[in-house]
Amino acid sequence: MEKTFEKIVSHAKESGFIYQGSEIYGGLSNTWDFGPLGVELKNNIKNAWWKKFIQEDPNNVGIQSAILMNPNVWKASGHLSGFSDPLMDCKKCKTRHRADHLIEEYSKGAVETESMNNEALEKYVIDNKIPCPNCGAHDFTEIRTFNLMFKTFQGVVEDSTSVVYLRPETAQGMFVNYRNIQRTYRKKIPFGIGQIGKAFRNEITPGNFIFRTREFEQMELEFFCKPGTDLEWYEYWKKFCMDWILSLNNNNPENLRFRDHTPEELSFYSVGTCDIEYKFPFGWGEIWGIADRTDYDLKQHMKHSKVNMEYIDPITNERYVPYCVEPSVGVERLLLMFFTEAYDEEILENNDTRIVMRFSNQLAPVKAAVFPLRKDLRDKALEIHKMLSSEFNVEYDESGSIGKRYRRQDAIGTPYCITVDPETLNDGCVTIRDRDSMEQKRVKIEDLVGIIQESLKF
RNA sequence: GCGGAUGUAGUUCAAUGGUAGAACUUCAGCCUUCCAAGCUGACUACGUGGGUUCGAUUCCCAUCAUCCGCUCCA
Repeated sequence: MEKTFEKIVSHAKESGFIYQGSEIYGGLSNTWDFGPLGVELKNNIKNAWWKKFIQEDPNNVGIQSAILMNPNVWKASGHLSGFSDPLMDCKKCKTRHRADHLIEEYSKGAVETESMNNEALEKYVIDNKIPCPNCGAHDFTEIRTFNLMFKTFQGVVEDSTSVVYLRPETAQGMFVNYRNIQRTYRKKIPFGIGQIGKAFRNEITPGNFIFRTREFEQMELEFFCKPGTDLEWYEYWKKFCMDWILSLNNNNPENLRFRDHTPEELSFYSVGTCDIEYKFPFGWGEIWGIADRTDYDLKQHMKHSKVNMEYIDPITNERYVPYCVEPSVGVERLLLMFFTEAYDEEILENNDTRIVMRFSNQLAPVKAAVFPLRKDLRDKALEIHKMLSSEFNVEYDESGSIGKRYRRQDAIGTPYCITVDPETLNDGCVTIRDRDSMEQKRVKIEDLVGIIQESLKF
């Protein structure tokens, strides 16, 4: 079976996982809506993360910070100054270049571009007839700046004093609350703060379905530790994240790898960054970034807010600004990975193909489906459905042949199908069929909840 | 943002400058009842906006969206 990206995307679109955003108006570029199954899957992923990284970890606590933050946060973090690129297009060969990079390369670093505004950059490029590195022409468009942050206005008057930005990452919410949590929640180093939430980036090139979108959801943990212990924790979280993925990925390590950032791509403040990558049909893609961010973020906020972020060790009375290790993952990417990984096609004996989504039971959007073998068994089946639905997300289906109903559930990854037959009325037993083994067992109705519950344990 | 390709039911694919067809899916009915059976019927489409034309889904322009490549990704 060839697992193409095209097949995976159309299956997601056709079976109620993901729809194109604003579809009836012709869509809006690169926006996607999650349908009934998509939102279940997404919630299952988020809940699994929260349970593992927050609930079960004695060091970590959760927060939910506002998407809109004081713009000074973004000055301190470097997003405002460092993230509007002055871009010029070569009119001749249509390639795009950063004006500051052009000048730095041309002058071999002799010209300091940081203090130059766009006009100055543009003037320098024109005056010096800097050639296009690609085709050698010097015929550039004027500079256009691309700010990666979404800008909006707080209040009804559109003046510059009320400009606010949609956060481009959730991390800053943790940094600005570091002191609050440390103080009010009596946390001792090492400890972590995690949150799940939306972030927004004006990516120049979004694409690959939900892999890169301008609006996305992050699950980030900022783990604060004593300087010097950071590399240990860095390794710890790398392994922790990978193990977590494997536990939900049917423990299949194939298609997963660590990739350390090279010194060139490493952020200037980071002493180590590693991506967990997944081999999508379109190539290896970053799923999870684990970074040792040193004390950069807290120090920046200390500098800009004038609030002291130092930690005083209660035993040794040492004072230090903690180092921070950050495992940061995008929910949509994870979802796409689990979806891709789960996709399977099976040729049956009669040469029919069935699409089977082999989600782990924890992630499966629907845990079980209840079928009456005949329509006159509807009442009993609905009764069982009602009983199960107070515990799990379950479906009821009475349309079409029984085989067809099995296949429908296979296609959305439901682990269990439960069939009510005439005997059920006499013996109180139903047939439960397993998605993967396709084995059928006869069990008592009152055991159903326990069977499903058991299968959801890690 | 640039270059290229594409745009017809939910999906896959037809046809046409003059009332848009099919298969699968979905839904209803009959029959059947533990792995996509059969029969009957129903719903559903020319991405959007202009222009040319007596008449445009078809030709032209713009726009939107998707895919591929480039540029970018703290």
